[in-house]
Amino acid sequence: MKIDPNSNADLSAQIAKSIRDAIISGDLIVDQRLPSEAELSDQFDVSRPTVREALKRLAAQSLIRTQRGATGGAFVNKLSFEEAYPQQITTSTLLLSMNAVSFETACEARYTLERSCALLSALRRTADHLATMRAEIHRQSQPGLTDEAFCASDVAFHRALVDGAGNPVLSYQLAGAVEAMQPLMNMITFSARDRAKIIELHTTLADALEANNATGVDTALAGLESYTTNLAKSVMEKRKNKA
Amino acid sequence: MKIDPNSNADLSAQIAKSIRDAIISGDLIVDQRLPSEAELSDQFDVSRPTVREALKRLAAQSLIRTQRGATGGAFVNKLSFEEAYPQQITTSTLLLSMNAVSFETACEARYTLERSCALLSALRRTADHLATMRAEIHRQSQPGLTDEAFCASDVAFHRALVDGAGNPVLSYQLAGAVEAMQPLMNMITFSARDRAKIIELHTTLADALEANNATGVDTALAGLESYTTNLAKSVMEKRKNKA
DNA sequence: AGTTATTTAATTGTCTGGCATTTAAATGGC
DNA sequence: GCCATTTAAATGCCAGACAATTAAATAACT
Repeated sequence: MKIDPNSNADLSAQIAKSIRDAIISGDLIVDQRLPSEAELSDQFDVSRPTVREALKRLAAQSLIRTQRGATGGAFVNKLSFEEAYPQQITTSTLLLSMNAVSFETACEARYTLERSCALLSALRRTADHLATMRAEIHRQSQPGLTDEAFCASDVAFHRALVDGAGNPVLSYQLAGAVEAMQPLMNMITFSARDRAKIIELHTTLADALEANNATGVDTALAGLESYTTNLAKSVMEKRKNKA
Repeated sequence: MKIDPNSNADLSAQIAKSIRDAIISGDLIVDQRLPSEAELSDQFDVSRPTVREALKRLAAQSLIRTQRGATGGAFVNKLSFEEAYPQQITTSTLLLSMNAVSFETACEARYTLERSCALLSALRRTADHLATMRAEIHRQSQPGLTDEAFCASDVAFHRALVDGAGNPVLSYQLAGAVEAMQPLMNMITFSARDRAKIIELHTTLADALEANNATGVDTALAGLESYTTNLAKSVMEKRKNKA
């Protein structure tokens, strides 16, 4: 654990990198306690505040957790999928907005990835996944639902579909693509007719999944993609004409 | 920008969250300068070191960048795909290793996602993408190549395939799935026969891509998946018997 | 002896105040 | 008008201190 005096990066960044590398390489293992802040400042020959800044950097990435008190300290954190989800979603969301990714591009990515789960999900989905999807369809058909709530339910529906593939890695990767689209989806106002069409496609999709019909799932998803894309396109068009 | 005194989270975490929320909500826009550390400590009523810890947290997520000097300060950073790549890969890698995800599960996720790009890539790949893939195939067939270099070339090959889809969102999501597998792949020793088989499949794949033959690409990828999975399985088996 | 209350020590969380370094802009000299 | 110098604002870093938390050691009491 050494640092390069010729680097022009912050000391705290260098120290964070050093510790991060040790974690990635397996030099530091899960739940292992790091030296105390005082010991670290000795080892790296920097002040305690600088060490603390480095530790906060790692904490921001969920690589460590800290505990106060006598037996406290910083511990290598077991990065769980649950913990990684929100970060993945935040990053994806910001990537879309800051890089002005078009609705079409984001939508294409989302459905392309999602359709890839169709085969596995049709094969492995449990009754539980199906039940969640049916429940969300029911919620979506309730009158008086706000557009935001409708979108949130849509996300939950699609997440159940993806989770049906029974592959946590797949679920994790998809979370970013699906949930990051929510801000974009929220820009659309869904008319009653739009909702009915979407619910119809969702029902077709759930039926196909129940029948273990992968092709049917794929077709329904393709339908959803084109319907959503066209909807967004017409919304943008209207907005343009108004302005 | 207020903080909750009843929260049991660190002050620096609360402040970081407050600023992060402002960025996500669009309250702070790209390249906008944050108040100076002194001003922030006044606003949040905390000391400068605490503010600094908060800023380091945000820097660790590439949400801000800092600049020294007279007109310096912390600026909202435009999160680019290039910047987000390494973080995505690091997180994915740690998720796989820390959660003891099996080779099969990771492999399935990777090829499932990758196959989803086949259609788009067969449609849109440029000559450039093809050239990269051919070049990597050539590298892979060179004798004396280490297993690590072989794997690295493999990653580059597949990245060109994914990039061929011409969708940056897709490329970003795939990076995590493909590159995070490298440590797992590096556990395999590739015999000359293995390499020949993989190169053969890569060639088939490149040919199909050149002919805009999506089905061919998909078939080749399926072949790669089953071959890789079986290879890993036999390696694990041998290792088991030895021990 | 066993249980409870108290003390102690270790550790993180936070603050104060200061100095060093960097950088752009203001100033001054030519 | 141009170049060198100074100045001011900002981050980077440090030293030392105190508060808060927590588990373990100790003491007190039954």
